[in-house]
Amino acid sequence: MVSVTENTEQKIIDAACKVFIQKGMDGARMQEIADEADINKALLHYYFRSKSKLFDRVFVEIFSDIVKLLGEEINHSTEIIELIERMVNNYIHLIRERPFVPDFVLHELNRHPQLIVQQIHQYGMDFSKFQLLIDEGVLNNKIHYIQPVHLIVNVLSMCIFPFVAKPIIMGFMLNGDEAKYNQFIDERAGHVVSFIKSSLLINNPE
Amino acid sequence: MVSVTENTEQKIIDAACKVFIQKGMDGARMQEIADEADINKALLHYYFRSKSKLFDRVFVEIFSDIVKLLGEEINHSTEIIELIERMVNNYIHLIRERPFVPDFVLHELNRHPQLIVQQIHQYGMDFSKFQLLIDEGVLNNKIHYIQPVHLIVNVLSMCIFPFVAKPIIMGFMLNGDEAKYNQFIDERAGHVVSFIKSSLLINNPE
DNA sequence: GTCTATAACCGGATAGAC
DNA sequence: GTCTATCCGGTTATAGAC
Repeated sequence: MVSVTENTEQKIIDAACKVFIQKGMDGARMQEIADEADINKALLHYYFRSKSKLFDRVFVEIFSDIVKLLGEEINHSTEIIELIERMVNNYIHLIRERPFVPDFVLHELNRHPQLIVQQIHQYGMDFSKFQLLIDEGVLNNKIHYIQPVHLIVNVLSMCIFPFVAKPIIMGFMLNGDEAKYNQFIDERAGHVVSFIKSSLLINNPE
Repeated sequence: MVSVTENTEQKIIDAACKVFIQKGMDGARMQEIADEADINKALLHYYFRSKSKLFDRVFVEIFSDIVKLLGEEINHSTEIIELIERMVNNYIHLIRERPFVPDFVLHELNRHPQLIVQQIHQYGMDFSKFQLLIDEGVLNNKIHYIQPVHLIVNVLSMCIFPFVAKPIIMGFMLNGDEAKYNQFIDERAGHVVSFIKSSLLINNPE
């Protein structure tokens, strides 16, 4: 998603990513994408037949980036707490660089459920590893049992929601102070990890 | 938001709520709102000068409903765990009836930050109560200390995110099985409460 | 207040020259 | 491949009768 001297197709995709993420499918304008890519509007239709097709292409690009990351975390971890720490740190770090992506993805997925179909089959997502690591932790008397789906949702919730709800958090809880919000985000990964560990670990050391 | 025989203005607002929540500001069509309200399109402009003004009115209506609830929970609670239980149960119950509201509110707030300004001053939101109840719990040796803002965000995250991320949860973790998703939501309030208690309480009883 | 008809505009898509 | 010019459908908004 970051290149300098690139062919036209890539320039269009980069521009479209930017505009679609900021404005959403309905709010985005082909003219704005063309301007952003520094080309003519007609050229968009030459490369991608329609706005809808361009959107689909872009969405896959963006979504697969996120999903891939989650998959890697799962594969590279051998212990449930380690997996959680990796997920939390990497997700918060990733989103921080692209703060509007979560709202974009969630919003468009809700309004175009068909978008997810292809993705599911493309990235099979093996959550049995989660079950495995949880069972192992329980067996070794390290953690309380927790259903995998609830654990995953807890982790994703606490990492992603703070970005999607930035206006609410900043506006209602932090007196509209952006510096305070940034500090809150700075602390977030550490807090989430220790919050989850405190809940899961049997001999709560912290 | 629920009435039967009502005046035209209210009929329009109800219809607009429904359409805006489903389609968002950009995706909504004045024609569809008129159809939904069973009136003529021109009448929309007679009551509210423009789509934008109608949207603003509707957004305030929807958002204030949610904020009010949070405010009531805070005032009616005398103990931090009680407050959390009330918040979790009420929020999940509330959203269940209106599953598209969270995505709508978050999405529009992110794209129109000015929307929040009026709301902030309208509902001053007193979070000092949170600080108070946490301090009290810590003093009585009941809970570990936690920053109010992180606690509130944790609670809201784990309640709201499961609805916003329904397509992801269902598609990737529950084999696209809606029955499983409903069961997951059924369990959710209980799980979240016990997950938070397990993290906060000093003598972990469960 | 409520309607029909229409103006005014915008934005996606295409034609056709280069 | 890239451009300019243009078409055409859809959408907001208004005019004006009742």
